[in-house]
Amino acid sequence: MTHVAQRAGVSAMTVSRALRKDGAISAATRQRIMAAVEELGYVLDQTAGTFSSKRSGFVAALVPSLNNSNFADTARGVTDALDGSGLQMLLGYTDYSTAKEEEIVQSMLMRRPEGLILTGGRHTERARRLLTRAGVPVVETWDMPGEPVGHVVGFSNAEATRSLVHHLHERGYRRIGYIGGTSNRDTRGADRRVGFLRAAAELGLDRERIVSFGQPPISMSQGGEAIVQLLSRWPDTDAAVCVSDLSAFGALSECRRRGWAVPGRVALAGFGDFEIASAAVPSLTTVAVDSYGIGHRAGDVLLQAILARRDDRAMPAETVLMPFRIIERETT
Amino acid sequence: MTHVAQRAGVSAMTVSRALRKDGAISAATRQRIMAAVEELGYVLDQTAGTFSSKRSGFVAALVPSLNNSNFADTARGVTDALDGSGLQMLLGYTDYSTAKEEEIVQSMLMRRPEGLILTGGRHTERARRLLTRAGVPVVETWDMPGEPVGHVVGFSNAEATRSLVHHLHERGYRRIGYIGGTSNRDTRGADRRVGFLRAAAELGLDRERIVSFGQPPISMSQGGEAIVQLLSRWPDTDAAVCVSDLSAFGALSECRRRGWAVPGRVALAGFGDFEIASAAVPSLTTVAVDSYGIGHRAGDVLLQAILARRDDRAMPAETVLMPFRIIERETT
DNA sequence: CTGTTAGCGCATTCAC
DNA sequence: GTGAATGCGCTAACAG
Repeated sequence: MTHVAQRAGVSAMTVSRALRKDGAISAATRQRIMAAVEELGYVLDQTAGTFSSKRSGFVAALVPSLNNSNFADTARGVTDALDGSGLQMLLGYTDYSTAKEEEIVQSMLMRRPEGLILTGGRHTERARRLLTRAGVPVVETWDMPGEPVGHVVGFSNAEATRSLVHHLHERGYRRIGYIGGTSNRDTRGADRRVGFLRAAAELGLDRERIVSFGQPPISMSQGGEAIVQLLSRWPDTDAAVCVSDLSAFGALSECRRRGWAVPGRVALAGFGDFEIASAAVPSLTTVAVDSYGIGHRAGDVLLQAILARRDDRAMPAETVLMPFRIIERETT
Repeated sequence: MTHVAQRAGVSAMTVSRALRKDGAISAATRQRIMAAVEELGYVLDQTAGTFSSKRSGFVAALVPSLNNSNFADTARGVTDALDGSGLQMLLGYTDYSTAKEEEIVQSMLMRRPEGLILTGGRHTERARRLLTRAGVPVVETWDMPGEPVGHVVGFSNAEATRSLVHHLHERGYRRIGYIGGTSNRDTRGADRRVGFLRAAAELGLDRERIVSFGQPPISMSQGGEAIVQLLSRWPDTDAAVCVSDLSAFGALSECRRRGWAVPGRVALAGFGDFEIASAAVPSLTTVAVDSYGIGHRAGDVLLQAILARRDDRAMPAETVLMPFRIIERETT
C-alpha cells in the first residue's frame, strides 16, 4: 500500500480510502491511485484490514452437503441476500454430522465471521457453547428447533411429512410405508420419520411399516433396495413415503425394472421437489420447500442482526416459519 | 490470549505455543492452559495469527456450481487430500461465468490463500494476471488448457466426447446429433461440442445436427425440449450425444412420455456418470470421469507446491492427465 | 479532501 | 521449556 501511495503521490491512508467505496476522496486522486494499483498489480490485504477494523467481512454458512440442489439453492439465496452489503459468504459442509459441524464451527470462528447460518437445529453441546459465546448473530435454517441458538428461518420437517401422510390418506391410501436412513445422522430425515409416525398414530395406520436403509443421506440405489424390502415384507403396502426425492426416484426406477406399476401397484412420494421429481416418468409427488427463499430470508435476517450489532443495537431473536406445500403428481 | 495466560499463570507466548501442535511445551503447562481456554471459551484469532505468521492456512477452490455431484466430489477430494496438512479449503462458485470467476479470484486473493484450485482452463485476462502475480501455486482442473496458469490435473473434454462419438459409430450409429447449451459460458460444454464436431468430421457424419438449448448448464427439462427439436428437425437421427447426464435424462424422460423407444427410436448418451445415469430406466450410456480423484490429485499437487514454496524450493509445473472411460449402458 | 499517529492480537526471534 | 521485544499491513480517530 505504501508502494502504491508513493507511485500515486499520496499517503497510504488515502490509498486505503480509494480502495473502499465509502468516498471522502476526490475523483482525480482515486483515478491516479487506481492506475497505480493496476500497474503494480496490488491486491488489498484483507487480513490486515480485518485485523485493524475488527470486521472480517464474511459470514459462515454451513450446509450438510454440497451435492444437494436444495442446499445449493439455499446457499445461492444467502449469497444474493448479502449482495451489496460488503459481506461475503464462506461455505462449509458438515457431511450430515454434528461432530463435523462442531469442528467447522470452531474453525470458522477462528476467522471471526460476523455471523453464521446453520442448517438444522441440532448441534453438539460444545458447538452450542461456542456459538453462544462467539457473540455474533446465528441463524438456524431448514428446521424449527425447540431451543434455538438465535434466529430461525425454517419449517418443521415432522409437520411437513405428517401433512404428506394425511394427504395420502385422503386420497384413499391406507397401508402406507416409510423409507429412510438407518441412523439419526440426518436430523431432518429423523424428523421426517417422526412426522410419519405421528400421522400414522393419528390415522390409525400401521406404525411398523418402516424400512431403514443405509447411512443418510440415502442414495437412489438404496431407495431401490428399500422399496423391494418394504414390498416383500409387507406385500399389501399401497404407498411409500420416502425421506427424499432421490430415494423416491430410486424406488420408482426399481419398480419399473420389476414391472410394478406406480402408482397402480404402489404409490410413491418423495421430499424436496428436486428437478428430478418433475422430470421423472411418472413424475413424483413430493413436498416442495422454498430452498432459495430460506437462504435469502436467512441472509436478510442475519444482515439485519449484523447491522444492529455494529450500531450496538440489540435485535430480538426472530423466528420465520417458511411455508411448504404438497405437490401432487403422477406417482400417487 | 492475555486473559488465558493470566488465568493459567504463564505468558501469552506460552498460550500461543500450547494452541499449536508444534510442541516445545510441557504436558502440565499445556493442560493448565487448555483448562483456562475451555473455562473462558477462548477461540484463537486466526486473523491475527495469519497476519503475524504470513500463513493464511487456507487454499481457495473454485467450482462452477455447487449443485453438481461431479464438482461436489472434486471438492471432497481436495478436502481429503488437505486433511492433516493444517490447510483448510475455502470454496467459491462461479456460476459457470469467467467474469464471476475473476471477481471471486480477486476476493479470495484479498484473503491471501496459500494456493488456488480452479475448474477449467479459460479465464479472463485480468484473472490470469491476478493469479500469476499472486505468487502462489495454482492448479487448473477438469480441463487440459493450452496455456496453463500453473499446474494441471484434468483431461480433454473434447477428446472424451470425440471418443464417445467414435464409440457410437462403432456400434453402428450413423446419424448422430448433439445437444448442448446456447453459449460458450460453460467452457467444458463448449469443448465437448468441439469434440463432437471433430469426430463428425473424422467419420464423415453430418456436422449440422446440433441443437443448442438454453443457458448452460442446461436442465433436465431443456434436455427434453432439445430432443424434440432434434428429432423434428432431423427425423432420421439415430443417436443423440448430450452435454451432460442431466440433459440426457431429460431427453430420456421426454422420449418416454412421447412413446419414442430408447434406444430403438433414438439412442442417447450423456456425460459425467452422475448417479442418475445408472439409476435411470433404461440406464444411460455416459462418460465417466474420476471426479473425486481429480480433486484429490489436485489437492496433492497443490500441497506439494505449497510446501516447496515455504522452503523456498521451486516446483516445476506439473500436468496430470486423468483418465476417462465410456460406460456403455442401456440407452445405446 | 488528505495526512498523522497509534494500535489491532498474534507469531517470530532471540535470550535465558 | 518459557519469556520479552518487536513488527506484520492495514484502518480508526482525529487534526488540518
